[in-house]
Amino acid sequence: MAQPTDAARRAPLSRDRVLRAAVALADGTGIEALSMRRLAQELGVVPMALYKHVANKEELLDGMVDAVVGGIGSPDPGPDWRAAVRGRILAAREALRSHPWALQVIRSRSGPTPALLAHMDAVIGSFRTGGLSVDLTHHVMHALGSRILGFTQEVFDAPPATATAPGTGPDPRAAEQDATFRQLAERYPYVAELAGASAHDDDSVVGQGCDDQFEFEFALDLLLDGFERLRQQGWTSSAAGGRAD
Amino acid sequence: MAQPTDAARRAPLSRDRVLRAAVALADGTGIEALSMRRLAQELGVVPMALYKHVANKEELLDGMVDAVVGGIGSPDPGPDWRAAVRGRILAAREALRSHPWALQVIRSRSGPTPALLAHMDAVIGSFRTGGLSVDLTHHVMHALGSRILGFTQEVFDAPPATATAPGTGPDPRAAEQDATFRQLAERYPYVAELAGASAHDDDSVVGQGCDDQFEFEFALDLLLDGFERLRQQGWTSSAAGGRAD
DNA sequence: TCGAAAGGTGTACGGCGTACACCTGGCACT
DNA sequence: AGTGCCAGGTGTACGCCGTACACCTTTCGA
Repeated sequence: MAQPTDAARRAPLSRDRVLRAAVALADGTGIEALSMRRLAQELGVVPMALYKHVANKEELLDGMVDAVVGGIGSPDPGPDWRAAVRGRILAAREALRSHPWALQVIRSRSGPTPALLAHMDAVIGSFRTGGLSVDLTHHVMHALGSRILGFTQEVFDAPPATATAPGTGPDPRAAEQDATFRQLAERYPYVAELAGASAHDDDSVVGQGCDDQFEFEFALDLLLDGFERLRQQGWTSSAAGGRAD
Repeated sequence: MAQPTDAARRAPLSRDRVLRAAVALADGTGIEALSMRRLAQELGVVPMALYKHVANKEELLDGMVDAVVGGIGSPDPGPDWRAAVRGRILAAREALRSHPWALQVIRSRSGPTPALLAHMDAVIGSFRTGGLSVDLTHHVMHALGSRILGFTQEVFDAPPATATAPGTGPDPRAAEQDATFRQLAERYPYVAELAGASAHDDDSVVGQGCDDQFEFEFALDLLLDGFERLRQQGWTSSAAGGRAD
């Protein structure tokens, strides 16, 4: 009853603790069972207490994604771009495998979170330093598509969740957008390079400049070409690993 | 007020009308704004009336997906498997483009709907009659992955929504499952062929027999190989269409 | 004529996200 | 030492959701 030992009054909560508890809850009971009320209960707290640490459920989900994606870690680049990309993507896969809800959440959210952007930037960087042109890298990213995590397609379609208050006209925001873009370009240079290249004839910040249909067919043909090559070689899965010839 | 002209008492509702209204509503206001209440209101009806035509919201969503996917239509097979698959997949893409919510719904539901199975069966059929082995076709389907619509990965993970009541042991259901499987095999022979091949050492009905990691790396390497080939060729998008060589 | 469906209605319940007013304990500053 | 601020936890309440259940009406075949 004395004040000190009474400290069983539970650790004082924090954005980080909330996020970790949310991840654990989603891991344990599935993402659809994750409600603010349930999460609060898990933390021994009244639901509204959570809102002192996350703005709303959407932000909670974003935070959870970032917590998972942030733990991907980067295997050292090395000279071989192919190995670097391969390693990074498989690392991402590994990070997401233990949190099956993450992919679904990423897809359902509109924009990429910072950790997601960082991951993309690293992959794009591997392609660029490996000698692929900006042009080719752009299409290659589209071709990888959800393979890189499950979000590439959408990433270029929506700006990364800048707090654009509605109501005012679209015009006076241009300068502000430009500033945030420059900031973003500093942090994620390769992302910016690609975004800039595909936005040449478009005034929006991260252009709609890419032709969805083209990207889709680019990737589709790449795969179909690969399939045909395998067929010609009489490929079998038991002989896989070493490409014949 | 007489009985005949009083027929403004609205068309008598039907599963089909409900489904069509739901699709229209989702198209117009987005899938997240589609609620049973809102849909009922749109139809000039009390919410519970819908439940006379669909079992619940999940079945409504399935029905909507089937309505969209069912309208894909099959361009004639032709001798060239590559063109056939390409045409079919692009047709699917076209069908889904005007219903952006469909992909998301398909991914969020657990099992494939009949129309989905039919589409898959057609694509698999093109590969098989084109000369790809069952083995290769299997991996190729995984490689196409979400490219074929957005669902291939999950399709083999869960049985297609058979009403498996919980509570009883897993044993006495075997015969019943076998029957439904045979029925399914008749309707979707190519799907069955693949399912059978990848389930050789597994007693579940549609086996967990495939190695996710292998499938993932198969597709990834296929793409990376393609990227490298393009890099070597100095590929540019402006010269695309005719593969340089 | 009648009884049984089939189909639309009304009410109600439990759960959700969250707005808003409130309390409270510890800390900075006088 | 006193005081006022404020970060952080609380309680209540609102409007939405899906849907169980009992009810009423219309229609139609026997």
